[in-house]
Amino acid sequence: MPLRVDHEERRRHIAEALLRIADTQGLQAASMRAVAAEAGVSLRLVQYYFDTKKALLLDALARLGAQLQARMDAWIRAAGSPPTPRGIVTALLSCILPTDQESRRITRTYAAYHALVLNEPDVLDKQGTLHPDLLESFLARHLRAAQRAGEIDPARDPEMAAAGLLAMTNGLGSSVLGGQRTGDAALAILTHHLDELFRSP
Amino acid sequence: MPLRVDHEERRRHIAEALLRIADTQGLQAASMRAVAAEAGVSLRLVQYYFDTKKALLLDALARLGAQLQARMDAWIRAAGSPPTPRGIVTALLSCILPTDQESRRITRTYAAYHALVLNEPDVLDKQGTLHPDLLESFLARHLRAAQRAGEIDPARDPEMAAAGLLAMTNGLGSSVLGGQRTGDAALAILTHHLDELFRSP
DNA sequence: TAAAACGTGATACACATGTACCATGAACAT
DNA sequence: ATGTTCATGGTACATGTGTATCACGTTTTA
Repeated sequence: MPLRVDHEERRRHIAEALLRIADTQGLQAASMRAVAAEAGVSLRLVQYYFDTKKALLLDALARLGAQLQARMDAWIRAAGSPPTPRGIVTALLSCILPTDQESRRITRTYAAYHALVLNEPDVLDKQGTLHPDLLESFLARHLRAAQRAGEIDPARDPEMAAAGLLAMTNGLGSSVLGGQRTGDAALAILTHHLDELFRSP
Repeated sequence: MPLRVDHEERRRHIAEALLRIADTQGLQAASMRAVAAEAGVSLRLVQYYFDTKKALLLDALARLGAQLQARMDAWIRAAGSPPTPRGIVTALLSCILPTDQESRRITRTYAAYHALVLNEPDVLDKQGTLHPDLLESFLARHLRAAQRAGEIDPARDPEMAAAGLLAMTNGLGSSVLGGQRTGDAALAILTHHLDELFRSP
């Protein structure tokens, strides 16, 4: 009974099936057929809505990015109003740390993509995905604001601190995904370093 | 001319072919046939010296671990004798940062394995590979030594600092492999944070 | 009402992969 | 000298992959 159908809705449905597989079994388990089965549609439909697998991967990645973005916005908004600089920084960093189930999912899926791009650099053509250093400069800006507010030693270099914090958070997240640490332990380590950064000189 | 042959040498030759592929093209490009071609032997020989692909992967991983271990030993030894605590810490961390070609190779290959273990957790059965927290406690021990030597503020928590530094270094390495930063830039960031840690209170 | 476009199913194709099997000649043991 | 083990080559098999093709009913359009 093929009525006129909402293409965007179908694409979303299929792309999210892929993300679900990438989360639970890794991206290389996300074959076209597996995605079709997970989405409950036929293989032909996956091909119909996404001409090629690369297109599907890219579309799903864009949706994942949007989800992360939404999550960060929500966390920053939840950091209180008006937000303190530290509140924003904490929200931003702990948001990309796999602590609760949702962030675990997002982080794990991102890791799957990261793994893919490491070994197949041609698949994802310079798709920045907001990560590269946009986040880093954003972080640095708020660290500078914290300095002006007297919450951070003015002798600190905000750019360096931002780069270090972000790298540390990524590394902590990686260790959590690797099972070497619990999410709470990672958060504790991050908080500890934030405490050290955010203390009057 | 099949003379009696050195098995260990053959295995090493094949395993290193795999590591070479993992470095340049990623682990999923390392099919049995590709490894055979890279090693310049027939597919049958790869099967002969490694019963299964899993065995080959594990053997190669062990060799990679040994290479990293050797590199760390060399760097620590090169840190001077007698080594200062900071020298050891710096050597240890900058050793797992992809700066020169050799460390780039090792780090990239490790990343390939990391990617594999994320998505196929059964392949590498709890093969610690020295990373988990052995390194971390080693680092913490030397940070404590630096505290006793008066090089680090005694108010610092060595465990926390070690965990943070290691995570930061991993994160920096990841960003270098991802092409967002040059190896020297990453090293500069790390050095900056070491400078901040190693200053008299 | 006829024809074109849409949504969907089933299936085929070409290829890559890990593994298993068979063969063969050289080296060694008795 | 002969039979057994060793090292190696070649190749087949079963499976999974992305993609392409054919077919068919439904909806829209002219």
